[in-house]
Amino acid sequence: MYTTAVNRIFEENNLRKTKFRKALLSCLVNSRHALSHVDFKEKMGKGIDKSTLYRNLSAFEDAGIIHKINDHSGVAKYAFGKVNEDEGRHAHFVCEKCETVFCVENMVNVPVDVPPGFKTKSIQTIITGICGDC
Amino acid sequence: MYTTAVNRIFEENNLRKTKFRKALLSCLVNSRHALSHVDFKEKMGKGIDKSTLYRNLSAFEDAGIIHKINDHSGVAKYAFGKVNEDEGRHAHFVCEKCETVFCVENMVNVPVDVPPGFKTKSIQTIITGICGDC
DNA sequence: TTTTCAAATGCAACTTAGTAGCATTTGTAA
DNA sequence: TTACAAATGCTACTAAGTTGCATTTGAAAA
Repeated sequence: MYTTAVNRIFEENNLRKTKFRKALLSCLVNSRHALSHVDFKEKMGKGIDKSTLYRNLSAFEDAGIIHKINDHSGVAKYAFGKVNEDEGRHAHFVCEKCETVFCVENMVNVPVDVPPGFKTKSIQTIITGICGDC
Repeated sequence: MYTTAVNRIFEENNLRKTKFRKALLSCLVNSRHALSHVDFKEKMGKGIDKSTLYRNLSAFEDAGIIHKINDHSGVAKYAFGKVNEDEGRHAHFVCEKCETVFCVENMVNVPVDVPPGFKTKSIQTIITGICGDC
């Protein structure tokens, strides 16, 4: 994806274009799988500030640009795209071996029979298995 | 559930019956929703040792007595029952307001169309919404 | 172009979930 | 009742994520 596309995302969401944000969003846009803070350090340089990182990840998430995934590892991972947009049609695949998290589209989720009085707003699915690289 | 039932679970899984384990498993068995380490402190007493807590939760999980749930909060929660047993038929409902996690049975999950080369082993679903108490 | 100022960065210090090592205690099988 | 592995409960640690604040920077207005 080109710089212009990343810039347009910032404009559409009223986010100031900073060096850090451009680098961060580029990482997310260009990654096949979800990224943890360790992954961001590898891609953006060890020296990046973690406060700035987490603050921007939260900002992107609030804006609906990215979404957060909490798998069994306990470490949060982030991926490009708003998960609620395609509610129930988006799943996350966690590889048992390499622990990589991939987004899986075209998930078919049958409406869930929640207990009486409960109101469903969104559905997230985590699939565990072995990925194509392992 | 009676003490005898809890004891039988330990026997079936070759786990030694200790005071701590009985208290811990009783908590899990008697709870309508999934418990975090903070919840265990509230139920078992502030003074409980967290090493022992986590070690036993892992042991129970390994034995398939309980399962771990990682929701958006980032704090692990635990619930009675083996999740893989009823693979795809078990979901977790996270309340947006009170953040309580409930297990939802009878979930119907349609097999997912994962990318070629990927092998699905288990499916976990997290439903977000408003619970019956809120 | 320069000024202005809120917003973003980067640093240090902190909080909290979860882990590891090790001496002491306890469950259970002999 | 003894013996010993396994479990407990300390302390100390690691690592994820947050907060406060002084400094810097983006962009809108002059």
